[in-house]
Amino acid sequence: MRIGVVGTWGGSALLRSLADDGSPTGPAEQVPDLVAAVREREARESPRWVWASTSEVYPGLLGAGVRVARCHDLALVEALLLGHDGRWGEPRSVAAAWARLRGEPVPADPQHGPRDLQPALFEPDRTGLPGDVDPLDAVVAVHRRQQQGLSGPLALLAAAESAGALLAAELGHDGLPWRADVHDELLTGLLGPREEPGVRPARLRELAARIAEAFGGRAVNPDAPADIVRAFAREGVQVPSARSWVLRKVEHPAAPLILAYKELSRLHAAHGWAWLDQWVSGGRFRPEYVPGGVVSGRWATRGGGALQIPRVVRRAVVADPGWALVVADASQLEPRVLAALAGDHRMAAAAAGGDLYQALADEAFGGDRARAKVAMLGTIYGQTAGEAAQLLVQLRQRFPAAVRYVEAAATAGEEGRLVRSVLGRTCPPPSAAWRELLSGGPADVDGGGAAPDPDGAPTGDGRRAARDRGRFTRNFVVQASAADWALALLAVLRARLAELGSPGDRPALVFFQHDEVIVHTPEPLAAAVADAVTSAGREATRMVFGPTPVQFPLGTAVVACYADAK
DNA sequence: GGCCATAGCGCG
DNA sequence: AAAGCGCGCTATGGCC
Repeated sequence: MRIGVVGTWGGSALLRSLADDGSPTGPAEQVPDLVAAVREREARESPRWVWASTSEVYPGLLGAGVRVARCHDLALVEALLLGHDGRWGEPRSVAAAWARLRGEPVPADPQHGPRDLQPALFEPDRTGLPGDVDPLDAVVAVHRRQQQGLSGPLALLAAAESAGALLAAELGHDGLPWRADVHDELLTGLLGPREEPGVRPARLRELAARIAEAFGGRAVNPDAPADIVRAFAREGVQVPSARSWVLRKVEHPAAPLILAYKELSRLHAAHGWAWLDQWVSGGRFRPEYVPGGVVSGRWATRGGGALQIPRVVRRAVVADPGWALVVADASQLEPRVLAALAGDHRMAAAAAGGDLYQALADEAFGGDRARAKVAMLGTIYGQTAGEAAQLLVQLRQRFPAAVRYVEAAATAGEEGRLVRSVLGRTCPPPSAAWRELLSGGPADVDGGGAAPDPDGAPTGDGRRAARDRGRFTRNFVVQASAADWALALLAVLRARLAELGSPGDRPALVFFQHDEVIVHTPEPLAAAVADAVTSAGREATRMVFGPTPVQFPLGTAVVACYADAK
């Protein structure tokens, strides 16, 4: 059972019941209160809600205390279908999809600026549909068309992507438990007391002074990399840059001071008091997640940097009294994904146990786990230089199917072809500039690259561009399939958690970062949540990869504080 | 004062 | 031994 829905004027809405194939099973129905209607129909029949965009509709429902179990996000699914069709990047809104359906000019998607926080009253009509088109008719027509293109894995991906959109809105709404007082204490301990904006805290001032002293008393701005390089040059120390790994090898009294400064300065700038003020309120960190924001299907965030929370700061992520955090992460997800994707029996056997790298090492690297890991990651990332190149030979000997799988993806990329994840998320096609470069066209000449050699193989810049894209597509098949798996895990886990506890006292997902989730749960339910995570992982594996010997173990920890999870 | 590229580093 | 994937965010510094 599905219900198409559009909001209309002043909180009212139009609804229409739909069959799974998208055909209407009744007339359009006008309701005075969208929120009340969704609440009532959700409780009564828990339909799959078909709407233009979860990120536009769902936050309002959440704000009114209404949650739904399932939806079909037309914009996200349109993007999946366009990508699958080799039309990556074309406008994805319902208005655009409707225009394509009718052969009419396709409106560009509304630009989502980073600070797009206008009051709703003053927003222009977001739908972008011609004035004489009933928006519900457009929703119904676009959905029906999408259902025709969705079968098998792609249908699963569409459902998972939509579930992810629901969850993303819920995560943004609920927020991650965050103790501002703990964060503040941590900052004060490391940096000194908070200062006025624009004033360095005491510890940074002190380090800056000692750096200047180490350089013979000349003022050096440790926040300016060029300044650091010049200062070392004056001392007769040539450094190619001020990167930390470079400075770590420099034997000069200023080097360790600069490293200490950089670390603290970064904490202060990126996750200091200003961040705390802006992003944490009411004991929660509320970032804005962007499902499908990365080409591989990983999520991105808009503001708040939720996917880059430094380890030290995780001390501030603390469960409410009487509650616990269940922190779960998939270990060695990407190599396991490759083993399953490639159907490499020997690698799959290695991935059937707990420590994949150790098993690979025992199989092909004389038990040397570190070398096995370098070889594996080098293969997934397309590393050609250094130690990894040697190790690849051994890996290929023992696991030919797995190596062949990523090399085929690399070749496809170099030749300008498309590659897909296990569920069918498709990489973008190469740009026009890339094609020019590869065909030795004007871009090649302008770029100073060499022309193709007589037998047509690109050289110079073209060769480099081809290899760059090969590394991208090589990694894409693995990273995007890992994202498929993670999305399936989220969808299953979200549904299982909704069956635990009681409303208002229910475990809830509060964080998701590529291959890691956090559930905030009443303490007595922690064990049940950990079980739910484990079984959701197994279910995700079955849904995405079917029968496979590959295991995707989830390490789970029940903790009061995120920092204690590892 | 805003815009942009670059450098650098946080996360997976 | 500093390359080999995907991101977001901040500070600097040149430019208009």
